[in-house]
Amino acid sequence: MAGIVDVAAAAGVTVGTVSRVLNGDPAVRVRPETRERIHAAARAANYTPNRAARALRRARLGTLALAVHDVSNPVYAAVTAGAQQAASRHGYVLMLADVPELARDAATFSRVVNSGIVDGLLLLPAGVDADRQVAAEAAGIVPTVIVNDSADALASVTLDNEAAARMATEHLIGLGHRDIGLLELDGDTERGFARTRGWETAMHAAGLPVNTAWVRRGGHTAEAGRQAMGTVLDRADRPTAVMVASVLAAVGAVAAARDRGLEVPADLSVVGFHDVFFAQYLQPGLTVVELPLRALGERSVELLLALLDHGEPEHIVITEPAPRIVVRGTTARHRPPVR
Amino acid sequence: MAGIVDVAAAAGVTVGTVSRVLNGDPAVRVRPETRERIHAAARAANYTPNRAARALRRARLGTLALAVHDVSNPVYAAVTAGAQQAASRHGYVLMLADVPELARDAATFSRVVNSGIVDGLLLLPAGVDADRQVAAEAAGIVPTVIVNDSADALASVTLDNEAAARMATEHLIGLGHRDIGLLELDGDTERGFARTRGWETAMHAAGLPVNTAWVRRGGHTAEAGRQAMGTVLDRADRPTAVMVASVLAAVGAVAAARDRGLEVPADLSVVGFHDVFFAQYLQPGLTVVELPLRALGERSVELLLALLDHGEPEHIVITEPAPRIVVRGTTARHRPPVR
DNA sequence: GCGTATCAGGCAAACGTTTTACTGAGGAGT
DNA sequence: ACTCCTCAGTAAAACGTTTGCCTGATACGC
Repeated sequence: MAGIVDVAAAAGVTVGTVSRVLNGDPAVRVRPETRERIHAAARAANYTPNRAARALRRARLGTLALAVHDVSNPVYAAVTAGAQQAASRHGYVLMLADVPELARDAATFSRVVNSGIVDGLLLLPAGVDADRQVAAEAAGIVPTVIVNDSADALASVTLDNEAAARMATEHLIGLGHRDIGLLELDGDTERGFARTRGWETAMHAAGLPVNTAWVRRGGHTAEAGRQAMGTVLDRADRPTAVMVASVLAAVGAVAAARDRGLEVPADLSVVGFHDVFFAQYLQPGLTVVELPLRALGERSVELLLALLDHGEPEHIVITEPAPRIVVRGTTARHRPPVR
Repeated sequence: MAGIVDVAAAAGVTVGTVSRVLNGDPAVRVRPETRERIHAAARAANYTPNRAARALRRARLGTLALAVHDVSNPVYAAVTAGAQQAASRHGYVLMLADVPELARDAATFSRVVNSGIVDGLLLLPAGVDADRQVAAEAAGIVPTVIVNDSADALASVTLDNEAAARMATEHLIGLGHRDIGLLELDGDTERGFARTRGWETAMHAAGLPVNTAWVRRGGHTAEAGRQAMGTVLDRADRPTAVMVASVLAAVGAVAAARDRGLEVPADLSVVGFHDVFFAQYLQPGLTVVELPLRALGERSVELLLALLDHGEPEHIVITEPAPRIVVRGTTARHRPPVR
């Protein structure tokens, strides 16, 4: 393995100069030809700085961790990809961790967070107490950013969940629906509350009545959504459309309608949250409101990096690009029942 | 942050002694009371060795990477958990990486693998060329273990996929089925081949004919399984049972049957691979063959650690605990059609 | 011709461990 | 009295960078 000394020898300068040039130190004064010699030597030797040595000197490791509550939830894939890319662009490496794992195994948690193996933590909480505790504890040790949620004193980046929920609801209203239900997220998350607020705001703005019997916790899995939707559909009076605050629960809601012999979208329109890859493979394709998940990942990394450079904890709301309705087969114009 | 010098000062010894004692150097000679003083001082100062410094000196970072082809596949959750635990137990930290990400972004790949940020790599390939290339390239740079597959010269740990497939098929045969189809994995993976072999072996052993029209590539997603199963079910002659080499494809197979008005398990028995958490939430619950995924993760880490200590690349097959059939609602005794 | 900038890079300390080689004190053996 | 041994550590080098402070040479203004 070639070290900086080899490069320096090959270029005929000292290691200090090599270090400055390769790191783009703006205060360095070298003539262009020397600079070129150094770069050539580094390339020839296939030089890669030793991370351990650099970390020791800089007191920074160049590693960020992204902890999600459930790695297998497809919604996180886009967030991860965005974060990965942003980290990469800034010369950082992103590692993934499981929040429940972190919470359960104290030894792992302290090893990951406490021993300087990561410079910062991105946390995507699910609204359970354990998550909040992990967040608070982590933030005391290492710079931490809450992703798509917020916690009082901690830095955070969220999507414009309220606007998205409003758009989803307005889409249904625009199709002529008046009896509109809501399947909320479970867990006490700011993003969950925001989506509920958006739905309410749109309903009020349109002068539509809010029927609390049509509001249920739909959770964030298909099965939970199916159950919740079922309890709504089993009532004598039922809505003709529903906004579901999660994709997976929306899939479950569609299944619940089918279970009861109802046609989607003829008898029930369903709109979900987040345009995950399989939404278009379903039959019928799921109408969703798309949020900039990728940007969420990117901005979160950028905020974390700013935090590392002694920036102040901020609350950022991503409003650009704006949420967008992706209309597929699960929503249709309201047809008043034949009487 | 307390350093080793602080501990040494508090204990009234030199840093070298502290280091030896804390690391359990067997060749160290200290009297018990000194040893106790050192431990007490370390505890009091809440001393955590600086990873960067240690890594620099030891030329080893204490970090392993687990690269899976698709983070959102729930099958990997158990493997990850096992690997996480084993790594933890040996004082290592496990980070997750995405293989496609690694393959796509050369900069990320080289940063992760090349620059000594990880001491070793666990690779769970999907059988596409890009994965194989990543594996070969990575193995040239850093100790690498292939998980649940194998590649000629590389170390690997696999499950007993053939035995599992045999058991799954025998379960169907035991229920009286004679017309048994197969949905294979896609991608050219050893585990895919092994599962196909297991099915064939069981069929031959029972003296049952193998109908190649009932053998399709079922892929590893629900949608792919649905398509593949559909092409089989649309034939005039169709099987009464099918072994599906993936859980997600098995879910798709059940959906395909429903699409055509067939009852599961009355008209078609389905058995899948791997007991992921949602198999029991489906309606009807999915019968699967359960493989020791957790042990797979653990053993893989252990092999990798052995490799780091200059062990020889080995091929390990996990036969203990043995595969196990978990019978749920998608398999039933064969009822000969009424004529 | 002299002081003073500016240029182009050199020198060496520092980061916090681990590890190799050594040492001073006390006791045993001859 | 001398060597030799064991005990219980000590002293210092090394790991590969980064970075604050220097320095020798050339150019410039007067």
